[in-house]
Parts: sequence; C-alpha cells; structure tokens
Amino acid sequence: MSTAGPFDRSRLAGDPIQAARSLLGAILVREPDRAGRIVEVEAYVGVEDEACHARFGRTERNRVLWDGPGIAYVYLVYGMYDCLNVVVEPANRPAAVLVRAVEPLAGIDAMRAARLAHARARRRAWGDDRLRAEAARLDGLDPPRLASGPGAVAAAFSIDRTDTGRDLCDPGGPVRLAAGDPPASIGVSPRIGIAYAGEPWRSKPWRFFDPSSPAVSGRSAGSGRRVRRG
DNA sequence: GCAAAGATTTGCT
DNA sequence: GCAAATCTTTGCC
Repeated sequence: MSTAGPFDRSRLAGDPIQAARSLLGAILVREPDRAGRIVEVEAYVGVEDEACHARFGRTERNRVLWDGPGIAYVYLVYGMYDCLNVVVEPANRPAAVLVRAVEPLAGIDAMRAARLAHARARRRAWGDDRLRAEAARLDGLDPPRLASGPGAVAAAFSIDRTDTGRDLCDPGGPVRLAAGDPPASIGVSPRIGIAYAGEPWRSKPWRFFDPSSPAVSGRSAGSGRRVRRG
C-alpha cells in the first residue's frame, strides 16, 4: 500500500478533544489493499464520562484504554458490530476516539468483499438467497457509504476485537494510521447513541466531522454546528 | 448464576 | 419511525 508519512503519536498524547480533531483527515490503512480518510470521530474521555467505557473502571475488556496513545481498542456492540477506537491521552489516563466514518481512497472492491464476509459471519439467520441480495446491495452501494458508521468502518477494514492492543502508529503495522490533510472546516455535534448517559455527558459536543465528506454517517450527516478549521 | 442493555445497521410499516 | 438480529459485558442476587 502507498506510504504516506506516519501518524505522529504525540498528537494523540494531549487533550483528547484536540486528539479527536487531529484524527480528522488522517488515513486509515489496512494492508495490503485498503486505505481511507477519517471523516468522523467521537471523543470518550475518562472515568467520569458516563458514555465512556472507562466509566466502569479498569476491566478485562477496556484495560488498553490505560495503555497510552496510539493503541487500538476494539469492542463488540449489539452482539454484531465491532467498533474501532484510537486510545488517546498519556498512559494511566483512559480516553479514546471512536472512528465513526472513513472515506475510501483505495481498495473499494476489497471493502465490499469484507462487508459481505462480515455479514456471512454474523447473520446466522440469513440463507444463501439473502446473502446474494446483500452482495448485490453492496455492489450498488456508493464507495463513500462503504465505511460510513462505526460498525461499517470495522467491517470494511476487516478489523475486530483481536486487533485490540495493536499499535496504530507503527509505520509497519498491518492496520495503522498515516498522516493526511486536515479538513477545511470541522462540524461539531453531540455524540450519537449515548442517551443512556446523564448530563452533562449526553450533550457534550464531542462528535467531530468533515462537513464536506459524503461518507459522514447517519441521518445527522452534516448536521451540527460548523466551526472553523482544526 | 441470570437478566438487562448496548458508542449499530438494516428493513419494513 | 419502529423493531429485529446477536452476544458480550456488567450488575445484581
């Protein structure tokens, strides 16, 4: 895969909000054939953040959140979808950035194949005919939709919980970050799918996205306040 | 040991 | 706009 410059780990070691913003425009690489531009992220900050997995304290699942910036934290949600996080903050302080959407740059066909493989693995109730229909749906899906949403990002890049602990800043790693151009502007909104969290956490404006990208996820794509460049 | 809920996606009403 | 699919993690008894 082409080699953009490595992603500077120190950008993830400071304020988690700044770390999240700095990940917009970075390149997510999956060797040997896939790459895309990160266009939507959310910050999850510390044990007090009632939406953050660190709120339970250190457990077997979330322990890498304390391992320092640049490490991958992948968890299974709703029994079906893996979600990729980049651990941020120095070691001993837990925080992570959820990668919610990636705009494909290379490996479109490989991403379609990976999405279908994920469906095969997880949808036990689906017969062959249903899987054929899913293959056709993926074939017709516009490339910017292939990794739009956290579950779709992991599926398209063949990332799952076994990738937890991987160093995403290792320039030789099979799954890694590479440097990229920041967006011209950054959209901001509350985080998605965390109604269970109390205030003020539920309303914290900690979702960041590139308003110009067609890959931003959900109904709220492009919604939220637009702020100047990050 | 068991019940409940979840940082989602998709399809159907 | 609502619910299903699926299974791990957490919390409580």
